Amino acid sequence: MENFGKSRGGRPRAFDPEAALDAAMHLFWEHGYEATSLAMLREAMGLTPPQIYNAFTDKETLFRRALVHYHETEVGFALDALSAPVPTEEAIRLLLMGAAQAYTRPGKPGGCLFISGALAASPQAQGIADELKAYRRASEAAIAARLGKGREAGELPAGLSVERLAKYLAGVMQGMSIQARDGASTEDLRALAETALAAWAAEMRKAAD
Amino acid sequence: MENFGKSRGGRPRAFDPEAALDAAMHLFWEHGYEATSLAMLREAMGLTPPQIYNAFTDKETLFRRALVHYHETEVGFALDALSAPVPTEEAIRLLLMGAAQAYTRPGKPGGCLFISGALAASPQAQGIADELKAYRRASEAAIAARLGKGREAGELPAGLSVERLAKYLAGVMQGMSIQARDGASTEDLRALAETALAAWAAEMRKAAD
DNA sequence: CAGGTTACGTATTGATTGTTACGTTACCAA
DNA sequence: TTGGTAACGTAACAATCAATACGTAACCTG
Repeated sequence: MENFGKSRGGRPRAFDPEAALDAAMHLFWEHGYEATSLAMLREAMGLTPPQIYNAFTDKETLFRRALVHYHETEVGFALDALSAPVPTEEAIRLLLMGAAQAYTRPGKPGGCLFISGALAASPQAQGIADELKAYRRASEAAIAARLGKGREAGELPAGLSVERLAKYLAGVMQGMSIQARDGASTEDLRALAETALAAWAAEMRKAAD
Repeated sequence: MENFGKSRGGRPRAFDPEAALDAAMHLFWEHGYEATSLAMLREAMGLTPPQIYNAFTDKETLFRRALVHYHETEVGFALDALSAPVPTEEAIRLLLMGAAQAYTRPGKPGGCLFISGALAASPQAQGIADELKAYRRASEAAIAARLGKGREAGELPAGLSVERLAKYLAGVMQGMSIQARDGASTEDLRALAETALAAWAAEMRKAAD
């Protein structure tokens, strides 16, 4: 579409699209989709409007591209945790502790782009809000899938509702994201995660009945 | 300031400011501060721009007024729960279960205005974002205060960190707010709250050492 | 009934929003 | 060297944003 690979003739691009996208992502992460104006993007990316539009079509496409970029560069901790060859409870611990760190990285906006990007939106931007909601639901589904694997392996009680537990864990991570936005430190989030994990044993016991 | 009480001369207001404020609050709740345009407010409130500006100064003041209105009309469940003459654990249960219901009221936007209003904002609206952050922190402080009361009453272990536990509970409620936005039902949120409360006994045991 | 005061309706303001013509420049293939 | 192609820089676009003049209408006090 935008011909990011080898060009087939024509004047070469005078900037690095990957670096520009990275700058845009960080700006969207900090201010959200709608509150990030093209003037701000222009300055942060170091580009003129036609450069942005030529490379990324429009603001909405740029944002969607930024979401993919975010997923590829900032959410690795979650994929790693959920696919780690460790017991289920340990995987979940890795997930929450990874979030505690990822949501409070120095030099990066606090929290998660999938949440900060847009919780509420104008009617015109509801497509964006829906896409972010889809990302959040996918995260929850990934947790549920990992829990389901553990249950099938006999590691978790057969009577356990993985959807219910996944909703709790996803909710905790979303709360951590807001806490990070509000100034919570890495240690604060780790403590929060630790408390959240204290529910684990009790839930296992309950489901075993 | 806007002379909401008895007027001292002059043409009387042709609309009910309380009803107009209520309509504005619901719109802000749904779309957030910045994404709610004056055109939308105008239609929802049934007013002309000068009517709005004469009664509420400007958009920012209107929003701040909406926050107070929200606090007065929609957050009663939290104040009730935290001041109920019941044991601490029961008060927290009332709080979370009240949130489960309040965040999923039919005919109302999902979640909490203090979160939907603005998590991320443009540089111009950061004052609003800061005010919302202050509301969220006040909620957490109110939880911490209730926990502190329980600890002083000898109901909770003396070694318990109420700030830490309050941060967990506030985080859970914030997560519930996002889950509500993403379509979770009242029952979903009740289940989430129930799981969150499962951490209670474990935390008490830990703090008792 | 006159004077003071406040809200009304209509129409419009300047600024900012995202987006795009248009003419030029720089590369590749032939 | 020529033709094709695509990104360049400059400048401006229509639409929407929040906010306001301005003249009129409606109430209370004296």
